[in-house]
Amino acid sequence: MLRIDPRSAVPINEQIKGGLRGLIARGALKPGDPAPSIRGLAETLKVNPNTVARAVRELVLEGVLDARRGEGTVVADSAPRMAHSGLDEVRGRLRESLRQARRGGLSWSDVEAAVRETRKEEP
Amino acid sequence: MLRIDPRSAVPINEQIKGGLRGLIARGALKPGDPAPSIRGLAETLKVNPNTVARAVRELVLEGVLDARRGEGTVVADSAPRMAHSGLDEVRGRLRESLRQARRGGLSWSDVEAAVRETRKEEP
Amino acid sequence: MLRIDPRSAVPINEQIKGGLRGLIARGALKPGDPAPSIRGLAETLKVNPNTVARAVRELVLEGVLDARRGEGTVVADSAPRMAHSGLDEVRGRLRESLRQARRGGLSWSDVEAAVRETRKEEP
Amino acid sequence: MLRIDPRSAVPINEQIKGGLRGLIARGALKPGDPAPSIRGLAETLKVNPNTVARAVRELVLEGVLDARRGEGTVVADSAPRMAHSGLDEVRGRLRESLRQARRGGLSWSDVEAAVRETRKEEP
DNA sequence: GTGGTCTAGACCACC
DNA sequence: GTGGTCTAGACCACG
Repeated sequence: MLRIDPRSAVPINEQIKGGLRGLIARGALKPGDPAPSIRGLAETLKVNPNTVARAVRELVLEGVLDARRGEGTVVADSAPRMAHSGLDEVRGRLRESLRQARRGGLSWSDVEAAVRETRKEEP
Repeated sequence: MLRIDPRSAVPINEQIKGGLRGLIARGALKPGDPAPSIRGLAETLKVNPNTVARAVRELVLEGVLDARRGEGTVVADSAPRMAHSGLDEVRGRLRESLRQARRGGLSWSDVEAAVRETRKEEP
Repeated sequence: MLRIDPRSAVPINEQIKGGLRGLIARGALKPGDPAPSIRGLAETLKVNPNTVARAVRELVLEGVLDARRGEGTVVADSAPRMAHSGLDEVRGRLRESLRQARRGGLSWSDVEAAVRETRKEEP
Repeated sequence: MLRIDPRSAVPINEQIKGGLRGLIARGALKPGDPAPSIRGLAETLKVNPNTVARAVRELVLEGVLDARRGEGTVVADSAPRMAHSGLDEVRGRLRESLRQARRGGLSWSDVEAAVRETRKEEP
């Protein structure tokens, strides 16, 4: 499944992009599989269809999804590779956050404690 | 010292606030010490002075800094305590980022690897 | 300058992207130069700001432009290179159109005549 | 024969219409010849039969094809003339694309190079 | 039903 | 002033 946190500082459309990339990276969606429909996703996430459409469009531009008029959206053949390079982006953002946390005064053991705790609630 | 990443998604003024709080939490700045000058900081960080001024102003409102007549702005007596509660905010943001990274497709061992690597370059 | 044909089948936002890339490829805009502001462009082109924003955002994602909060948008250092690879896209689209024209019944000399005529009105 | 590019921005049904008009303009299909069967075309092009049916229906409305009782659909007597006027449309689209390519940053010699290359692979 | 584009207007944050 | 995001609703074209 795919969850979103509407109160996060991370823009909703990026959360959706990340979520879809995650599903592919984990193998829950494989090349050729139909991606969730824009309107459907919008409804389940309680989000404006435009917001989902934007996320999907950008994934199409990146080559992760393949959208065909009237047929729906499909995971692209090269998606795993693209999603993999997308992971670099995610990793980059994470390291950014780690640096910010350090600069904000957290010690490395604080950071590791946070990892452990977050891991407990979302294993 | 205090470093900023101008291309981060985190607003510059928040980076500055975080950085100053970090200096206090680590004891590099103690109560009564003069806060770094706005113009000086702006120059070394290559940032708009308004942005620094805003960060300082907000820290004063939070009680981390103290604007004393004649002395300029100094670190408040209660700053370490305040900075400590600021840490909760930093921690919260970090955990948010960890969750986003997970949703973006990173495994927990990916996360731990990222922690190790970031730790190596910024110990 | 930058012109748009609102009645073209080509989506407005793509026309804008193409136009900006063209300005860079031609050297009219160099790395570091400020790109036209979103609201300004929207006004001169008589187009909704959202549409321009979308074009700009996508060029930012491609690495052609560099947008900084509150400061405006600037041509990225790597823009000429990126714009160059963008040219491949333009070239690809053109060849697609040429093939379509052939399939639609035009002879190659028809095609060449069309090139000559278009060249005359827009040298 | 008749080829289609399913990933082109040009709608499939228009590609089919263009292709059929092209066959007529080139004389590969003459007045009175039976139009290709919808199901057969759909199968060879790997396209939804509805899409082919739509193309055919519109060509009938335009007078390029003729639905004769008992004979099925055949090329209309006036088809070559109609196909000829259809060429104007094709030509118009081509000139639009040329203009877009120019605005996208291609020089006229780039355009001519593209023509030469496309001509080589699809003479 | 599907995706795609555009407009309109609101709100936010940064400089 | 700048860019950025989101919502809402309309319209189009394709299958």
